This record gives sequence, structure tokens and C-alpha cells, in this order.
Amino acid sequence: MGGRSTGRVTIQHVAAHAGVGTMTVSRVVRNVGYVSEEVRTRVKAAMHELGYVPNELARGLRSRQSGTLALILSDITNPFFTTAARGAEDAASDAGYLTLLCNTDESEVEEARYLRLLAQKRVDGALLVPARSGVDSIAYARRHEVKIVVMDRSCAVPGVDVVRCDSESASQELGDLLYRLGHRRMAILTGAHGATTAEMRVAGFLRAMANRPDVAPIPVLYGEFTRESGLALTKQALSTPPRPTALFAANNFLSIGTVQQLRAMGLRVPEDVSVVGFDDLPEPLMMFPFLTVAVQPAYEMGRLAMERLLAQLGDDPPAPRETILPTPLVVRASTAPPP
Amino acid sequence: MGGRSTGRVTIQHVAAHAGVGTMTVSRVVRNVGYVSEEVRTRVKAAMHELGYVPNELARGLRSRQSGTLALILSDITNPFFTTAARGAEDAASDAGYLTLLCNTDESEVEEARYLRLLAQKRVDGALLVPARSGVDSIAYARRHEVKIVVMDRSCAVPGVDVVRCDSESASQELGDLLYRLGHRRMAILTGAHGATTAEMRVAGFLRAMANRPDVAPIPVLYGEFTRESGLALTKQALSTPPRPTALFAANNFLSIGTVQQLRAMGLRVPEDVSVVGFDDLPEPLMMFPFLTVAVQPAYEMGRLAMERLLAQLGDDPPAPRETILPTPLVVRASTAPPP
DNA sequence: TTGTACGCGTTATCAC
DNA sequence: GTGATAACGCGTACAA
Repeated sequence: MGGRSTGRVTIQHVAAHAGVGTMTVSRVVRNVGYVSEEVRTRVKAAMHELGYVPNELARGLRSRQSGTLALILSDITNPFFTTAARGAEDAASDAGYLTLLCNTDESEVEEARYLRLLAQKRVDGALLVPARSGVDSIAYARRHEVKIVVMDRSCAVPGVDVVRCDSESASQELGDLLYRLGHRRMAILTGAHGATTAEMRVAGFLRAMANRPDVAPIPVLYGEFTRESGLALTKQALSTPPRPTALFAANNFLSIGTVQQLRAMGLRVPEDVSVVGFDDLPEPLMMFPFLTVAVQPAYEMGRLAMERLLAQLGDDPPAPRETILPTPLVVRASTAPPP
Repeated sequence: MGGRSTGRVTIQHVAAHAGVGTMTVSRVVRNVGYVSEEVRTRVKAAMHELGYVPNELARGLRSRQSGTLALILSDITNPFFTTAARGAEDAASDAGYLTLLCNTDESEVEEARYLRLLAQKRVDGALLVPARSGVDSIAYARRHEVKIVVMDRSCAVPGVDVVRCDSESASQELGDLLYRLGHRRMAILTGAHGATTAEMRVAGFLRAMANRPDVAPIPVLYGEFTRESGLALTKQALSTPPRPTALFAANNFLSIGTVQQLRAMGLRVPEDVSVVGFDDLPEPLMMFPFLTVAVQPAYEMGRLAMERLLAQLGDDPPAPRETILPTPLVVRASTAPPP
């Protein structure tokens, strides 16, 4: 693979070397228009020999697109988002796009900062997991011709594509499950107020108890989607009588904290307290599959969302819609009838 | 915030709106050179009003840099790389850079493909986890003025920056540990031939047994760094007499497969077979901390590697060197004396 | 089928 | 202090 070029080989050098005009080289590079076979091979040889690499910056300047997409999520470290990111990157890569990674840590300020940077870079589009409502971000993106698909969370902005899992129904099913097992005193541990996933999971679980007068009032403890929050909220939930016989932890980190805290308090799961959670861990990470959970199809969500985004970038973009992915339950050892 | 602009506001529009030349606007935007306070405020007002966002593509075309870095790793889905990626992205973000994510799945073909794309995008630099030797990739990157820092793996190419963990010493310590516990029949399960981490861990472990004649010859089973490989290699290791009393699984996925397979075969860990592994899982992911492992400082590695890369991009780049991070052991419940 | 001139948005250079 | 002008490398329109 050719030449001792220093990366400053331009289309003109190639043209000169091949004894043709720049436009001919351009046509060969992009494989469009008519070029005689003879010239084509001559140009290709020159490209190879000089180690020519087309300059996407210049290309983008002309064509008003960068061939780059972005992934704006709260934290790649959460295995749910890790898997989703992989799905998204796979889809983008298949289409020849590169993907920028942005961690907002649920901060609207960071979200806005990244969006500004992305607009400067003229990215063609972004997958957005909005920290809060996302209205400002989406408005900003639209103003700057950055296509947006909202992922994982619902979004009140009209005319925006959304791909997410069915938090509400899945939570309701988790509630049903606990009820059928005989639980009547339960508590919900969830994320921050305002985070749509946190809210929807609460709503779904409560809906399961709506017409069941024998169920005690259900405390809803808001915190964060972290292990630490799981520890703290669990302590709190168990210290307020009547003591719950089952806990619903609305996220993977939360549920891990929950189980750890229960064990630290000398309580057995599920003999003393049942636990249901949200989000499964990827199979190769689970040494001891244990938790009864709602399994969000993270990879599919990421891939689908990116495919939607790519479609938006295409010639006739489909009408925006909300795509809600099925979110089945997996029943394991963390649930049992109340003691 | 400002204007109903459609993203096609250029520096010239701002200049016209403020009644100044484009150069003056450019100076204000970049905050360099001399501009009178009065004009400066006028320009800033115009920028705000028009919703001006500087075009990094055009900027990069002039300045020959893109403000973008890349992360080329095998699979973001591996929590070790996830955490490293977070460290790298944090460092890049702090410096005002955006980070592209590239998953090669240990394929040299994919690695080369991404590198070509990155060269087209004129990325300023990349963190590379080479699938194999990396010589071609590094040569290519150099030819195209993409700065490279090799991460996680060692690299024979001279003059290249490397940041990695101490696979060899840590593996030796794991070997020492098993020996001191009394194990004399052991086996090693590792990744693919040629992957430097796979090789180094084997070498380190074997070194621990070098001058110990009472230790039985140690089978080295090569496979992949996956759970499935862990299942298969474990089966194989236990089916060839003399049966080992301890296994060394050279990677997180491998060790999980190992434990699962042992349990499937009705063997208890550590009563029947001890297991030591490599890579810890992040704390918020471990419901049941169990495995004795060498803990690679993934976040620090990612951050440090990116900081090295940023330094390379600076004015006086430091001389390339190999940075080897300490990799301590954590002893947990998966190790015990042989039965 | 092939080549020429110009513009994409920005910045470096050099005058004013 | 400030502004005209010429690149940066490529693609579009048009001419040949």
C-alpha cells in the first residue's frame, strides 16, 4: 500500500500524476459519472501509488454533511447503555458512518454543551437520551440541522422520532407478579424526579395495584439510578413500618444496591424480602443469574434507533413516530411468596 | 437563545450584521488578537442574535485538524473496555475534543477499515487497542498524520506510546497465590494466539512456576476471550487427566464461563476447583463478589492513555514511552487449598 | 467522456 | 485595531 506520502496528497496531485483533470479523479473516487476504463485504471493506480486519502473535511464543507453521527447518553458505563451503544454503532458502521460518544451524566448542562460541539462539527444526526425533557436540545438541534432520534425515554416534543422500551407495561407486569405471589406490602425505589423512565416505571407498577384494595399504600422513594441510591433507599424503605415484603427497584444499579443492602441488614432474598428489578445484565457478565427482572432489548433498541436516524437522513425520510419495544419478564430466584 | 437561523449562518453574515469585516468576527470568536471593546460587544451581539455556530469543517480545512479523536477497541461491550472508554472520553472531553467510537471485534480487517475512515476524517489522533501486532495500522496512521497511542496491549513498533496494565506481573502473582495455597496441578485458559494480553498472561503465570519442580506440567488452552470459550476450555481442561485443582482464566468473560461450566459439571468452587481470573467487574455490577482476580485499573488506563495522546498533540510532544500500570490482586472466595 | 472555474466557511498574511 | 485577499481540498455547473 502505496507511497511515502505525508497525508497532504490532494486530488490535484493524483490528477497530475495520472495526467487527467481533478474532476475525473473525483468521479473515480466517488464512482459516479462516466469514466473510460482505461482512464479509470490509470487514476486508481495513481491514487494507490500516492497513497491518496480523500479529505472528508473538504468534502463535507461542500456537501454540507460530515458523515458523522453522535450518541448522547447519560453514561456508557451502564451496561444497558453499553449494549445500546454497540447496537447503534453497528448500524452506523454498516452504513459507513462514524459515531461520536457523549456522556452527559444526566446533566442538562453537559447535554447542551455537547450539542453545541456537535453542531460545530456539523454532525448529520444524533441519538439522544435526554437528561430531562429534551425540548431545548431538540429545538437547538433542529435550528442547526442536526437530525435527532430520542432513545430510551419518552419525549413530549411533537414530530420527533422516539425508540424506547415499554417501561410502563413491564413495570405493571412486575407488579402483577408480586401481587399474584401474595405480596400486599411493597415499596418502589426509583430514579430522579423528572426522568421519564423513572416516572413511567412508577406509574406502571402503581397501575398494577390500582383496583386492588387489599394492597397497602405503596411508598415511592425517589433517588438516583445508582447502586449507592439502592443502598440508601432500601434502608429507608425497610425502616418505615409496615415493613414491605417486596421491593421494586426501577433500574439495574438500583436493584444491585437493593440486594446488597438487604444482605447487609441480615435479610434473605427472597425468603424475607422479594426483589424485582429492571434491566438485565448481559449474559457473559452474570456469574449468578438471580434477579427477577424486566429485560429491555438494549441492543435492538440502539440498532433500531440508529436505523431510524439513518432513514431520516435518507431521501424520503419517514414520518416521525414512537416505536415501543416489547420488554419481557424473566423470573428467577429473587421472588417468592411473602414470609 | 437567538434567532430563527437555519444553521447556514456564516461568519460573513455576522460580519455584515455587525458592520465589520469577517476577520474581526473571527478574532472575536477565537478570542485572539486585538479588537476594541466596543466592536467586540457589537460582534457578540450579532453572533447571538443570528445564532451563529462556527463551522468546524471549514476551520479544520484551514488548520489541518479536526478536533476529533478516536477510540479503536475490540468491543465496547466488555466492561473493561467500557470503563477504559469512559476514562478516555472524560479526558478528551475535558480538553474540548470529541471522541469517535470504533469496535473492531479483534478483526484486523475492521481495524484497517476504521483507520481509513479516520484518516479521511482527518482525526487528530486515536487510542488503539491493536487486534494483532498493529504494525500496519501504526504505519498507516503515521503516513496520514494521525497520532497513535497504543492502549491495553504491548506493541513492538519502536517509537510508539503505550499505556497498559501489568499483565505479566499480575499473572505471576496469581500463580504464586495458587502455589502457596498448595495447588500443583493447574491449567491456563486464555485468548487467541498472538493477542499480546493473552500471551503475556500465560507467560507471567508460567514464570511463577518456573523453578518449582513439584508442579505438574501446565496445559495452556488457547481460545477466545469469551464466555463461550470459557465453557469449552474448562470442559477440555477437566477432561484431560491429571485433573487440575485450580484454573487460571485470563480474562473476565473467560472466568465467568469457567465458573458456570464448573457448576454445570457439578463441581464446587473453590471446594473442588479453585479459580483465579483477570479483570474485575465494576462494583455496581457485582451482586455477589466472588472471584479472586487481578484488577486492571481500566478507567485510569483510558484516561492516562488519552492524556498521553493529547500531550502528543500539544506543542512539544513528550518522547514516546511505555507506561505500565500496577495491577493489584483481590482475593475473594473462589480460591482455597486443593481438596 | 473530460476539463475549467467557482464557491463551500474559515483563517493567515499583509496592508491600511 | 481593522479589513481585503488568498488559500485549505473538494464538488457542482457548465463548457468543450
